[in-house]
Amino acid sequence: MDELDREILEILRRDARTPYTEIAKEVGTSEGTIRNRVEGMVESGVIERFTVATRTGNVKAMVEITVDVNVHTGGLTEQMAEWEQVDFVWQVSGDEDIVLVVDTTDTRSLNELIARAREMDDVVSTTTRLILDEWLG
Amino acid sequence: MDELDREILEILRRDARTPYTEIAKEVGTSEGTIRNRVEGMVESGVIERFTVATRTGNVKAMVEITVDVNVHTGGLTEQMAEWEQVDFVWQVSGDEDIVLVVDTTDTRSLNELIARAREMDDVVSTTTRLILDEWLG
DNA sequence: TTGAACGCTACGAATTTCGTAACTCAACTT
DNA sequence: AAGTTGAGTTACGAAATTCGTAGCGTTCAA
Repeated sequence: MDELDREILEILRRDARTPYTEIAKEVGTSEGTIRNRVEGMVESGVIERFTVATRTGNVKAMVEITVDVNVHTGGLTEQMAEWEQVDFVWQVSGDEDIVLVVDTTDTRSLNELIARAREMDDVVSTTTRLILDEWLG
Repeated sequence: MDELDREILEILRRDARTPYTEIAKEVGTSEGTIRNRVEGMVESGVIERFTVATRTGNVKAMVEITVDVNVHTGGLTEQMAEWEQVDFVWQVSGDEDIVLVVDTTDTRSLNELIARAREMDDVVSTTTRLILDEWLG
């Protein structure tokens, strides 16, 4: 993870379909080098995934979850990451312990997801905040 | 946005580099159709961006921001989206008004960002939560 | 029935990615 | 000092993907 890697990441973050040849031109090296670097970052886990950011007109929300003290959240979080509508699962500091970022087709489906979370044994409470609008950095 | 579009999005969300030809095979249509659909979704804004999810060892955090009542947040949010370390800016319901999702190289740089937010006229208070761990859906 | 609009398919051309071999340079060994 | 190793970079032809575009089929309205 040197400066070149960071430059490449910055370009990919804005547009992950930028061809290696064009990235190479932009940062002043060759296609092969970019390819090696990107493959290396995928290999090492620095790049977790190539993905799309969407604005489907769906209902997006943050669901903040509090769990029992002394519960190991590892199992919970991995389970929640499997749920259909979940984009991110974050373990966070602060009053709540887990934040889900979800993208659902409608409020009914959001409600079902919340219900599912509340049914889990170690979940003490949930707070939901609708994401009313979104900008990308 | 029909069922086919949703299937395509689901595949792209898992791996945005899946070739059109392969998506076509998976959903049972042709490369051209996939291309048309994807281009259409980019055009219409359903797909906002092709991007990479990273795990750089950086400090990630949610910065929750409260602004003065009756302030139109539009200008604020767009300005914040321009800041280097900001991945998302969300306008949300609930106690706070704006949530920034940020990815910084270290806590010092996170602190600078928070300071910058607090200096803005309409910002009343900020609460920061570190993202300790992250899973992708 | 006709014609227009729309989405899907087909196919050759352009572009990108991929596999691989050679090269460079710094660090380490003898 | 000369030789060796290894990571990173460059170069180039082959394979795969994307792109431009023309044609086909279906639906809907006149």
